[in-house]
Parts: sequence; C-alpha cells; structure tokens
Amino acid sequence: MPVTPLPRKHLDLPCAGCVADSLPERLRSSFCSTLFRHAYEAEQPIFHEGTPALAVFSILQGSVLLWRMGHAGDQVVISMRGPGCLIGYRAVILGRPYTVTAEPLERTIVCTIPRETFTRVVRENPELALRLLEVMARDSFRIEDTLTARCMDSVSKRTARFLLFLDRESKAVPELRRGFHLPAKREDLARIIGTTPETLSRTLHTLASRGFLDLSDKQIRVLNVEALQRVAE
Amino acid sequence: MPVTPLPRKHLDLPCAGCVADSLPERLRSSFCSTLFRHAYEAEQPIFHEGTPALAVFSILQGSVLLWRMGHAGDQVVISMRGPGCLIGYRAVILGRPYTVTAEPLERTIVCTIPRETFTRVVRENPELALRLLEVMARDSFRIEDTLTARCMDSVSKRTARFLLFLDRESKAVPELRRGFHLPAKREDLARIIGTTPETLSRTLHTLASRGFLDLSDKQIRVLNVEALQRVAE
DNA sequence: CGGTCCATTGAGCACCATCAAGACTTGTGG
DNA sequence: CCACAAGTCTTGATGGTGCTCAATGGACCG
Repeated sequence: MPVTPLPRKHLDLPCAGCVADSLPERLRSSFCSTLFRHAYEAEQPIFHEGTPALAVFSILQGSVLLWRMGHAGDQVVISMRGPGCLIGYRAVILGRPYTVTAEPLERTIVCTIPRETFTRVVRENPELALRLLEVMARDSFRIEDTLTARCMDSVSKRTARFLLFLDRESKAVPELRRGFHLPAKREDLARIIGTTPETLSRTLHTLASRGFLDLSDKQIRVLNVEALQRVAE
Repeated sequence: MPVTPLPRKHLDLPCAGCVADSLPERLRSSFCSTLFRHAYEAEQPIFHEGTPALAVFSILQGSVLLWRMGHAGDQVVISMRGPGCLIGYRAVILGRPYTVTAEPLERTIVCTIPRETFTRVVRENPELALRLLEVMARDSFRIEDTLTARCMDSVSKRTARFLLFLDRESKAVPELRRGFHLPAKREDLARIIGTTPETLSRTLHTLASRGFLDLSDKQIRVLNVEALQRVAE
C-alpha cells in the first residue's frame, strides 16, 4: 500500500541509492526518471513474507525492520535497515517470494525498482553486479552477526550493544549517520533485540540502577559508555 | 595445512564447481589448469575466523562446518556445506578477514581459488558475477533459515528437522545427493543442531521411546517419517 | 585388565518467557 | 477541567527449556 508519491521534481536527487550510483553517468538520469518514490507509514509493510518479489526497494529515509513469522505467530527480527540500504533484492535475484516482511518503524521513503528494471540493469551493467556482490556480502555478514549474537549472548549483552550502537549513531557526524533513531516503543526495541517487552524493561532498569542509563524522562540516555561496553563485552 | 594434492590428471574433471561452470567454454580449461586440489582431514580447518581471506574454496567432496567462536570459547555453527558449495567468497569479495572457521567433518577435497584469480575472473566474466549473485542469495537465505530456527524452535523440532533432512539426503537419487552424511559423533550433531551433547542425547532418546527412531545399533535410523514431520512441524 | 573416549543419565540451576496485575500516560468527550 | 478509556510501561510470581557439572555405563584397544 504505497502512500504518498513524492512530487516528480525530487527525482533529480540520487534516487535509487547504490543502484544508481553504480551506473555509468549516461544511464543514471534515464534510469532514475523511470522510478518512483513512495512513503510508507510506520507499520505498513513495504512487502510481505511469502508474496511474489515484484520489486527491489532502496531506502531513502527512515528505518525498516525485516522479520519472519513463525508457525505460532511469533516474529523473529532478522535485521534493521536504514537510508542507503537496498531491500528485497535477494528474492528478486532468485525469482522467489520474499522471505521476510519489511516493516517501517517510522514514516519511510523508498525508491521502488520494479523486478524487470532491476534484473535488466544488473545484467547490462557488470559494474553494478560487482557492486551488488559487495552489498550482499555485507548484508550477509550482518545476518550472521545477528545469528551469533542471538545464540551466544544474554539479553543484557544484546541490549547494551544495541544501546551503544544507537548512541554512536546519534553522535555521528551528519554525513556518517545512517539515520537510525531510537524506536519510540519498548515493544519495537524488544523485537529488535530479540526479547519480550517485560524482559527488556527489567534489563533496562537493572542497567539504570547501576547508573549506566537514565530512564527518567521517557528517553533512554546512556550515562556511562565504558560500563555499557563492559556489559556488552 | 593442505594435505594431499590429488594427481594432476584429475584436473580435467569439473574442478571449481560453479565458478568453472559459469565460465565461457574457451576459458574453462585454462582456468582450471591453474588451480589445485587439496584434501583436508576432519577437524583440520580449511580457514580460520579472523585470518586474511587469501582464497575461495570450492567443495568437491566431503562436508564442512562453518562456525564462529564466542568470547567464552563457545561455538555457533552458522551453516553446513557440501559438494558444489563455494566457501570464503564473501570475505574475498569485501577484502576482509574470514568471519567464520571452515572445519571439515570428514576428509574433504576442495579446489583452491586464490584471491587474485577469483576477483579477476569475476570481474572479467559478467556471467559469472550474475551466477555468484544467485549463489550468495541462496546462501544468505540459508543463514536466515538457521537464525529463524535457532530463535523460534525447540531443540526437539530442530533435531527432528535435521534428522529428516539427513534421511531425505541418504535416500536421494545419486545425482541429487548433496553428499551430506550423518556426522559420526554426537558432539558434531549437537553443534550443528545448536545444542549440547547432553540435551541432544535426551532428545534422541525421547524420540526413540516414542518409536520414531531406532538408536539400538550405533546408528540413528528414522522409523516414522510422518511422526517426525509432526514434531518438526 | 585398566585406560580412554564417548554416550547416557541424574540433579540442580540460570535465564528468560509467560501470565497477571498495577502504575502511569495520553487522548477523548462531556 | 474532570472523568473515563485505552495504551504503554513496569513489577511480581511462576514455570519451562535447556545448560552445567558430575557420575555412571559401554565400547574399543593396547
């Protein structure tokens, strides 16, 4: 359910992230002019697990959660993606249904690259294929990281690590920011970390009682980075 | 620690799996003639997590476990790979150290493709780059599957699923076989499933007591596929 | 026959999910 | 402005799953 297509005049900005960036100059503008942007509201999935992969999406603004549904209706969050990330490309490459649901955590603007456009432009531009190999390798490592963390580390470690990540993110110089924000809701935070809201609440308050966090005013503020790093190991 | 390079005369067989297969005919033989095969004994890692990625390996025979080490010395098995699989290519593509250790479960024969050879041949053969995109997408999905299973499913579900996989594998027509064997040791089996030998033992004996398995003669035999499927969901 | 390796079994416990209830916030309508 | 409702966060109590540690039982082998 695409919501608000942005006005056409915005299309001269880099619009398909790394896809457009890796195209030869002469192709770039014509490629971008065929694409549209859409804004998705929070919780309105960009695509659903199990549905045919009709397009690849480049995230321009916002943040997206990729998750899978279990038999029992429970979710496993695979990854969190922000501006500059490409999503849905693996399913398109293999011609298979999406294996995850892509759910915006906030209002998120994406550039939609239809399946045919994507496969054609990749086939015709070897440079782009090489770039995609790198992108996918990086994404694959990130999934591996998630797997490792979920299997080996306690909730408190994973929590500390994620808070440190958000903290670094918020302090990064603007150009380096990847655009992740602290998810407003505890429930989202819990899903990302891979636990329940109850356990997360206990974990956060334990960390706060040790003076590492400040939870007083509805925001999570990191007070002691070094201590958190020790918790995160 | 490469062990026994096979005699040169064997090199006319397909030697670098999907890499050679995707090369134009005219290049294939010259490409393969530059490569060597090595046999690695069980438990003698082909490469180690954290070491510079000097080569990509194509598995010709045997089976390999990819795992990561935790701070506490514990291991997380990421994936199991068999004949036809390519390993180590993500690290080579990104020019980063290997993120996993590749440990043969049995005597395993691989074809070694040096980093420079690999990157050159990928750069020069767009067809191969496209093929690699598919290979990596598939591998990435498999890691995602592992993550999902580890986070959502109980040990008994994962055990049942893996036993069914091995059972199907052993009954497959030879051409379709991927060459996985039942790991001889309980400890290896436990690592693959993501649990401890103790818990695995209990799980197996529970399944056996329900008549789904036969553990009597040192081999695990599946007696009731349907029942196991229900356990695996 | 003792030694080693492996599988099994038992006992205890830690971590975390679940269920349930209470506290606090926010929004809505009178 | 207050009252009520709905949603969110917190806290408590409880239980299950699976890990750890330790002991036992076989199998194989010199």
